[in-house]
Amino acid sequence: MNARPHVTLEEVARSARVSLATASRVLNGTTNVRSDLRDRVVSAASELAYTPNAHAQALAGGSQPTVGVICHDVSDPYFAAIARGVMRVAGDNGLLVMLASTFRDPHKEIEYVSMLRAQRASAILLIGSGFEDRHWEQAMAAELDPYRRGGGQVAVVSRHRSLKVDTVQPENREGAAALAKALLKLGHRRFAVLAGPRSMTTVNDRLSGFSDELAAKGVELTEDDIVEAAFTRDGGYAAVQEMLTRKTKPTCVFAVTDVMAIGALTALREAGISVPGEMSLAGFDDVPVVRDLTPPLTTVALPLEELGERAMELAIKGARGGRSRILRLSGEVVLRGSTAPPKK
Amino acid sequence: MNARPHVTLEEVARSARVSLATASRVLNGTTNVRSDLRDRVVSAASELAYTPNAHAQALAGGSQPTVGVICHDVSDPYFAAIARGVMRVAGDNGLLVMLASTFRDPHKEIEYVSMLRAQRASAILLIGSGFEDRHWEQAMAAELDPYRRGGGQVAVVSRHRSLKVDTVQPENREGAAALAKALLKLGHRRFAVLAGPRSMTTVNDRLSGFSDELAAKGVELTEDDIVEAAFTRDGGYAAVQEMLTRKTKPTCVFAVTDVMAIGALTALREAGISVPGEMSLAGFDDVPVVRDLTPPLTTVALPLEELGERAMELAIKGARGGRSRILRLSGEVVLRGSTAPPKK
DNA sequence: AGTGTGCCTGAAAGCGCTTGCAGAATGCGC
DNA sequence: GCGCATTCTGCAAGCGCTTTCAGGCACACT
Repeated sequence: MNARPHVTLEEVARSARVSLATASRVLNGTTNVRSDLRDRVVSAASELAYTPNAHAQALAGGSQPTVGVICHDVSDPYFAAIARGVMRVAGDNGLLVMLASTFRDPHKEIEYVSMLRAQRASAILLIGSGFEDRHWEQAMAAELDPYRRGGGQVAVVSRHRSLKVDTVQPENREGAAALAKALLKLGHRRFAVLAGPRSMTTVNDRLSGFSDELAAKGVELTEDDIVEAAFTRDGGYAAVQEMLTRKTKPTCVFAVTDVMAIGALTALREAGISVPGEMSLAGFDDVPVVRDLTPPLTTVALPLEELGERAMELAIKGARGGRSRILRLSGEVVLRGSTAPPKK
Repeated sequence: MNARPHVTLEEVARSARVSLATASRVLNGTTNVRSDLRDRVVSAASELAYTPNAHAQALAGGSQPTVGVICHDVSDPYFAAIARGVMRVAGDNGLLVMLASTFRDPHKEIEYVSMLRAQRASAILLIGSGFEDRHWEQAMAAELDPYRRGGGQVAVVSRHRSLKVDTVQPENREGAAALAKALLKLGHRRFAVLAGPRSMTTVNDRLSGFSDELAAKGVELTEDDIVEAAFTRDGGYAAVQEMLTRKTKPTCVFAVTDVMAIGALTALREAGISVPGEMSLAGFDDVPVVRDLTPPLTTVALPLEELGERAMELAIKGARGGRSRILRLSGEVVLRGSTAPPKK
């Protein structure tokens, strides 16, 4: 049981009394091999518990069955749901997924791309809002461009601006607008928005989609009505507290993310404000758990797993003509118990 | 921009007019190199956007900076939380994580280990209950043994029986017992348990810890009080529906998993049974979201992220003496709003 | 001046595998 | 029974990198 090096193809070949080449061919099923030789090789391999060295295979020309996925935080239900879709498609195609969590550190994101590049991953998926930072964009492009030039596939979910690569894009703006419309229809006229950092494209799109629709109906959303906070459950929680200190008195709160809405709901409950009695609350994404909240959350349902699946598929299929493809997936407003007409 | 092969070290060396060896040494900082040569190499590398081929490096003897993690489903908040801990430690140590989701398919689990073995991952982490199946155990051992013999590290979270490897084990039995004690103290005497498949060690431990403690206090738990269902949110939901058709009339329900408890809570609400007014409900794990439910869920809090961190640390540090190490982490009962004394 | 002593640098040997190419073995037709 | 078309099989050339080993050079010492 002492640590000894791995079993190599050569040992298998020797033990089966055939050449390296033949052993390789048997194990890869490339060419026909006389059946008795084939049997000898197969049984030798299983006896020695042989596993090919994927590195050697990759080096020798075989293509690499791994793809890289970079997201902000696996434990965020939004990414978790997308990752689930990614995993399924990857699994179905016999691909191994290298998943990296950046914990929202732009620097790390680039570093991971570099590592994935070194691994010669056949594709890289970037999931979640990018950073709107000139410097960062350049550094990212400096990694991605050579990667793609070398034949690597890149696909992104939910970040449009920076990179011209295959993209799966949820219709944030339209979804938010539809939500605004539904909320107006319920009778609300005074809103507050719990937003994440404005520099994130996702936040921006949802926010402007929402406020533009409001404006179109003659309802103004001022800076005072917008509370900026971290893009997390705790951010939503804090945002409500902040909102309550302001003079604005909304009848309806829109959290740009379900995860933030979850924190918001708890903060409201703790503040003794009943939902939807005294205040309506809506989110965005339709993360699985929000239907189990009390009250269940009104939100814009995004096909999260599908986002992941489609992105993976884009990456696997590879780009044809050169133009990058953009796949837009629309969300759907789902009215649940957390919204109701405002109190008179 | 046509697809051309990757830039190699040789090109860098040529462009810097030094030998391959020197270029390699500069880029790895192994030996001192005259500073003018070093500069030439560095700038050549960056100009060509050179990235070392990790496969070649691995083949040539450098060790591989990747670890493999296998879990049932990334989108389950339980795994997501653990994965978060894993990711953090991995990131801090410059490791790339290959994450695989088996979707609870035993066959796939073994297949993934095999792929990870081929990748020469320096460590493999198995997260979540194993399968109690003689056949499966053998097949798994057949993969793992050669892997470890070849110097691979293996660590598991939360599965004791099958494999004698480094283990991080939450104290399921003790936690469940402590929960039982707390629930008894509230005055409950008639319980129901929503369990997952009995073949999972986790289910077994929690169930028996709970019922043994009950028995010790003279409260019997019969088979009729135990509802078996899938280990998911929907399983919990279905289990409550099933429970309500039975003649037993518990005052308190214990779901062996928070995720199941979430489904259970919704099912109870839809059945018009108030929690904790008419029925108390408790879970296990303390997944982040349960504190945001209404009412917040009473549960046994496990240090989920820490489970992941510790497992990763075990794997990184590697086994010394040969004996496998077992790290036990205890849970703590957290009483929240979902439990109350039973109605008289 | 002769010889050590260090420090760099480059040539070359692999790491384990795939695959083009040529040679061996087999089968067929005449 | 001979020649040739067909298969198989084995040799050997890499894939891109690390690392050992020896050679080169400058400098200091006797």
